[in-house]
Amino acid sequence: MAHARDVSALLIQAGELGKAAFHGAAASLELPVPVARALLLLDVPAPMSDLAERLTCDRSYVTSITDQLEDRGLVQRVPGVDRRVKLLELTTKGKRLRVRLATVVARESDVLNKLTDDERVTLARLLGRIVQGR
Amino acid sequence: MAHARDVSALLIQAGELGKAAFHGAAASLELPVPVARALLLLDVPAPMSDLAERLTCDRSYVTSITDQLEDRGLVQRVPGVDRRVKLLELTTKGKRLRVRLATVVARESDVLNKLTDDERVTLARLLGRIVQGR
DNA sequence: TATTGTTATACTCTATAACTATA
DNA sequence: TATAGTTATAGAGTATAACAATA
Repeated sequence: MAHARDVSALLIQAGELGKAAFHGAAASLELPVPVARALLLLDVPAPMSDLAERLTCDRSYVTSITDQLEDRGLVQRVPGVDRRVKLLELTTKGKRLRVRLATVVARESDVLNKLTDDERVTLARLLGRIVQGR
Repeated sequence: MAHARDVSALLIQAGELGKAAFHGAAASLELPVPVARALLLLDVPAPMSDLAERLTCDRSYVTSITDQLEDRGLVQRVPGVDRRVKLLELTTKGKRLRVRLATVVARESDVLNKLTDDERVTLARLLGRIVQGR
């Protein structure tokens, strides 16, 4: 039997380890963790509120993260059709760095390299179930 | 195929969601998240350095968390056989609150309630693999 | 009136470095 | 000399509230 409290603690701890490994990768590119996370999520231009949801954080914090991305010349604020909305769109430099980051994360992720390919697929499926649907 | 970078991002995001749910449970008992996490871990008396490892944090931060636990009368510092070591031992009040917290976490964890029992077992096994072995 | 993003501000989380007391 | 815990301090991460622009 897997008590919810144990799984919950495990989830938090594994998340922490994952973040620590991610921190190493991001730091090697001189990126703070939240900035790096946003960069990875910006596969495709997205409204800032969208990012807030996917980062599980407040909209005001997305403003701060976006400022940092912009300061580094990695992203542009583009007005949406609804003029209240701003789309975040990676610059060429941003796209390039995003690819490099993804590479480094993959290589550096000793956390995940403890699992076999099959296990990683299973884990991804279960985490996906948790993450999506709000 | 499950790219390590995707699983990594998922792991962080799921950890964040898990922490958010945990935050709700802990807040209902007026406990900050790190304090609540420590409380759950103190099933059995443990050296502070041990806790640091399991919380993936610095020893100095454990001092701070312990102070907060002590202020609430939830824990006692007990000298170990090696006199440098201090064991953290829950008080009666601490043990009682620990049980209540575990209950609330289990009930409130809509994050994990999205999974079936079987899936939770599988998830626990995979996360356990990630977490242990350093 | 409700929603998106911004600003100012403050709080929480966490690490670093230097210290102490034991070993 | 090395290790466990403490102290002081600073920095990163993050939320809250009030606001502007647009819907």
